[in-house]
Amino acid sequence: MTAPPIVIGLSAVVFALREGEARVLTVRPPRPPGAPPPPEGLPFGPFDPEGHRTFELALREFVARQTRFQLGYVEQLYTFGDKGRDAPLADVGAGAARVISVGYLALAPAATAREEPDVAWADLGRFFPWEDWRAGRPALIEEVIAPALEAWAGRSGARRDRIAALFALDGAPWNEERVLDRYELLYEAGLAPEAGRDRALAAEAAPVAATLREPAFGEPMASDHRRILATALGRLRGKLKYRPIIFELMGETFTLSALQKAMEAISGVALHKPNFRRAVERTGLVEGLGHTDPSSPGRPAELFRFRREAAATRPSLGLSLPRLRD
Amino acid sequence: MTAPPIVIGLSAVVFALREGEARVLTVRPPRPPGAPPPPEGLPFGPFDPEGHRTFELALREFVARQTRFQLGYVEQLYTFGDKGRDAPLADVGAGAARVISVGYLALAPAATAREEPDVAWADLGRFFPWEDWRAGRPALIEEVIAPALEAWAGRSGARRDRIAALFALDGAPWNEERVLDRYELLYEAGLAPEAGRDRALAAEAAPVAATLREPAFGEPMASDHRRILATALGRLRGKLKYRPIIFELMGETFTLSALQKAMEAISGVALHKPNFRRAVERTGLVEGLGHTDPSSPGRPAELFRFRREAAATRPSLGLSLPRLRD
DNA sequence: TCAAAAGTGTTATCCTTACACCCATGT
DNA sequence: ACATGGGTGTAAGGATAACACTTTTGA
Repeated sequence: MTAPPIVIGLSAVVFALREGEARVLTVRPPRPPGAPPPPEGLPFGPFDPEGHRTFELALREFVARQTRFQLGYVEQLYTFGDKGRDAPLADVGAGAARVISVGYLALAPAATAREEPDVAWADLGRFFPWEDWRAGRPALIEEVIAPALEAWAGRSGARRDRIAALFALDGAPWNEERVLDRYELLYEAGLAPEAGRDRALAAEAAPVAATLREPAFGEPMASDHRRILATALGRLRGKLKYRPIIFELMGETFTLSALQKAMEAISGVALHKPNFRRAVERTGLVEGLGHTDPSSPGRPAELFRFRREAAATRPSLGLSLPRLRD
Repeated sequence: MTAPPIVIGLSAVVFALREGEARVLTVRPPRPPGAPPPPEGLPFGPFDPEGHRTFELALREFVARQTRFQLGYVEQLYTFGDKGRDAPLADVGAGAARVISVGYLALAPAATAREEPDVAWADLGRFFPWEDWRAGRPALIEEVIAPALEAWAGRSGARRDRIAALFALDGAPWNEERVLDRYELLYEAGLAPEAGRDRALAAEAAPVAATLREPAFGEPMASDHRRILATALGRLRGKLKYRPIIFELMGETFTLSALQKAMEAISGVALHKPNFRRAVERTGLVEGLGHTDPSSPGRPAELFRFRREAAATRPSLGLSLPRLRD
């Protein structure tokens, strides 16, 4: 038995905040002359079993090389190994190898977020426009997504129930954590651009001409990166509630409004200000510094810092999401 | 560049209940004549990139082959790739390859749990004797574990704080989910038998003679399987609280006492009966069947069934753990 | 009639939610 | 003065935890 042609790839979903918005680090591959620009992808690198002692070290190294900055918080997400799911193929000398990709979630503090050529901090809304409910239900759900999904569902009750539960139709509540399920549903229904691309690859056909690309379904990413991104966002949204992880995205000091804005940007829902304040203060995870933030109109806000000491003894404490409107 | 020698291994942590106790499926490797019996391990098999379309299908297949029964619920846990952490080496013709193991958590309904030669349902208490708090704090924590850890910590305040927080000393509350952190702490302190074994391997020395093996630190398992088991148990304990997953371990019908016993066996804490009943009934996840369970002394209990329909619409509902004595 | 286990009632307490309101600053 | 955003009070409702208690069976 010979060694099976397997290559381990590492992908990083790096989140940061810029101007109060949630951004993800993307890499744009070199554009072939005369061809349409290829879709962006996540920072991605092979794992070298000889040179690297652990996945995490390897990840930190190649992200630093590709994007010129250091990761802070890092956590393993999921290992993707499906065949035929637009899994990337790697060229390893003697033919193509199967790539198993280990996805990682990483967070970068606000200050680190600088730009490099071919590396960009992309707004999450470009890839998941239906995930931002801060200003209420996005109109594109009822106008574009729901009709398209319902056409696909036909008379299948199971499908219709799934659509309603995931996209909060017919009075179902919005669950901001189920990012992956929503993306998978769109993919399954053939509405994500990647779905058509994968089918074309599976059929060994030439890449399909860009089908009429409806912006409501979000921009595609290279190979299965949008799926990895959806996994990361869902995981982060859930984790915010039971781990003091939002602070990894903040600077050294911050106002409670800025903290709330950060929570809202990641979770995609609007929060109730007075109750959010109290919930945060009750946790004991922050400490007022006594002095205020000079800028901004209105009354100046007090600055706070994250009490890392307190978090160490009670790491199972996150921030609650006291939502506005049901 | 040649294909790096990588092999993907799949490991399954399969939990089930037998006689009300939490058990894990283990495999005993063939005993070499004259040698001491090798430690048990988890069901483990290589992933064949040619033959298998997805990890999960591969896992189901080889577990069925090794243990002769079908898995029910399956979920990916974590991918372990550290070098030097007693990572198994696989023989792939031309020398040893680096094994990356993808760990899975699986649950089997009570009825499926039958025995096969070389396959056993091992009590969790054998591997983690300090994790069972159903009858209050296990004596071995204060008698053996805490003194040994404190000797290791010396005057390091950080280490002592970590010990107290993880093992609920000095009034710290017991957090049943942090199974992995506790195991890692024991490993780091050199108290888990695996730690000595790994160091011996790293030094290319002959396997150390079995050091005085203190039962309080639990029985070792093959390679890094006890770490994978700890990951699985911690994940399951957490997930019980927000997903209706305990029902995957129950039969078709069950009494509320049996359900409570199941929750207690997995989470390792004692629950308050009247409050547990009410909490379960409030979720709407179970339905009384009107008739009772014939056996047992005392008043016969009503039988219930899991309402899978209800779980489909609200999958983010678990059962709360109304604990006895904090 | 008693032991054993099932199951119910009731209260104090805490957390969440919602609404109303006051405070400090720049223009 | 007033707009703007920061920040506090408080009361209703629901969930949780703790206690005492009744019910139904078998021996």
